[in-house]
Amino acid sequence: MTSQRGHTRDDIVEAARTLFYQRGYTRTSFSDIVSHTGIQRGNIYHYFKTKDDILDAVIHQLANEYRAALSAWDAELPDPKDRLRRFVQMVMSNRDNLIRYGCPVGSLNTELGKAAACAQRESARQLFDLFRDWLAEQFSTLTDPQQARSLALHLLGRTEGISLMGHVYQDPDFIRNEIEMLEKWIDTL
Amino acid sequence: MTSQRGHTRDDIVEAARTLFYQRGYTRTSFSDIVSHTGIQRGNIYHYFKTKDDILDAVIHQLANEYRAALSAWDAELPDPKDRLRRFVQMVMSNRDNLIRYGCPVGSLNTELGKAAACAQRESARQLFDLFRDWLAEQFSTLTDPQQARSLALHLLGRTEGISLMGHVYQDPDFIRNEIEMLEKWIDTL
DNA sequence: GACAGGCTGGTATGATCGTCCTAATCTCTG
DNA sequence: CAGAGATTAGGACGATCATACCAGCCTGTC
Repeated sequence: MTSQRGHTRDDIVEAARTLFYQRGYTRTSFSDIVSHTGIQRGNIYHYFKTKDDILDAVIHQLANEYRAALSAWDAELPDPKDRLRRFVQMVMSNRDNLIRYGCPVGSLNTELGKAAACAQRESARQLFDLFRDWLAEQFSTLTDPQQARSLALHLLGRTEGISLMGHVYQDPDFIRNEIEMLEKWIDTL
Repeated sequence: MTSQRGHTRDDIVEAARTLFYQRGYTRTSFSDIVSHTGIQRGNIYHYFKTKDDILDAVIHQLANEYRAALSAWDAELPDPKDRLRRFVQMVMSNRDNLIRYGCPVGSLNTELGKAAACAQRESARQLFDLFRDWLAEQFSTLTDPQQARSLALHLLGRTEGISLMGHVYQDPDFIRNEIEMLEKWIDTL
């Protein structure tokens, strides 16, 4: 029943990631993680001293995945425009989850933005940095490099707005529409 | 020290509204409301049976304020374009709060979107409905009425994305920039 | 001026929170 | 196979949560 050796820690992070995404960090309790993994409290506590530590691990896992995805796109697509298209296409293919739970990065930052503590906020923001910097790189080869950062933030804001409204109104057509607009915009660059 | 008669209920709602906005609904406890109003627990409980009831009252107060603002704009500005400009200008004038705490409606919907319960989610969404319908009305006189709703959602998404990114990066210049873009877009309608 | 009903204050309650401790078990090394 | 160190299980802890109850206090009415 229980996991094989060496997998426990990953199982905790994996379950926590899902729960934090679907219920939010604050609303997720230790007991939730226990009941969703079958791993006992004390065992979880052996791997993570605090709940915040679990959040850190989740954020790092997200960062690693996103970094890997961006590198894969870099290797796969030489044209910066294609890379931008791939980025907005990610929203489309993630549509179902976005509608149900919103954007993982956006909602996490929104929640942590309400907390007093600083450490977690900053690492959550770094998830955005990942995309912002990568997008800025693509834009810098397409237009005035001085504007690349602004354009990256613009596109990030657009996709976050799309995710939020798509989530609130549970509207896949809206997402499709908006993504098409973004694709047309990318074509004109 | 304590409030004059008849004001107690309003004081509770006012404090809860601020706390829910700044800390989030889940992170705000009864004790927080007690210590920020000087009103005792039992007294609060006399006016509201549950914490959810307080949230309802807060949402209703927000809705009333927004409704009043939109009516005022209707009375003040005959030109639909001016009304749209006023809408995006609201983001600009609210800049400081948006940077600190994000959009009240957006962050509330994000938080409640993670909750299982349905009643609160829907009333929070109705705050968006208020703006969406009002915006759609303006757009319907400017362009194809069939597209009015889509345009309204588009503009809402834009402003929400701006609020989110402005909040995450605490960047007033980004907000100014993006709002200018929206104003130019409105000019072209 | 007394009675009633809403208003206010303080405290009690059971549940749940994150955290911690320890004993049992597993696994690898010598 | 013996012993050590990592892993697991399970329960206990105090704090805090939302909720509930109750005893006084106003305030307006007859």
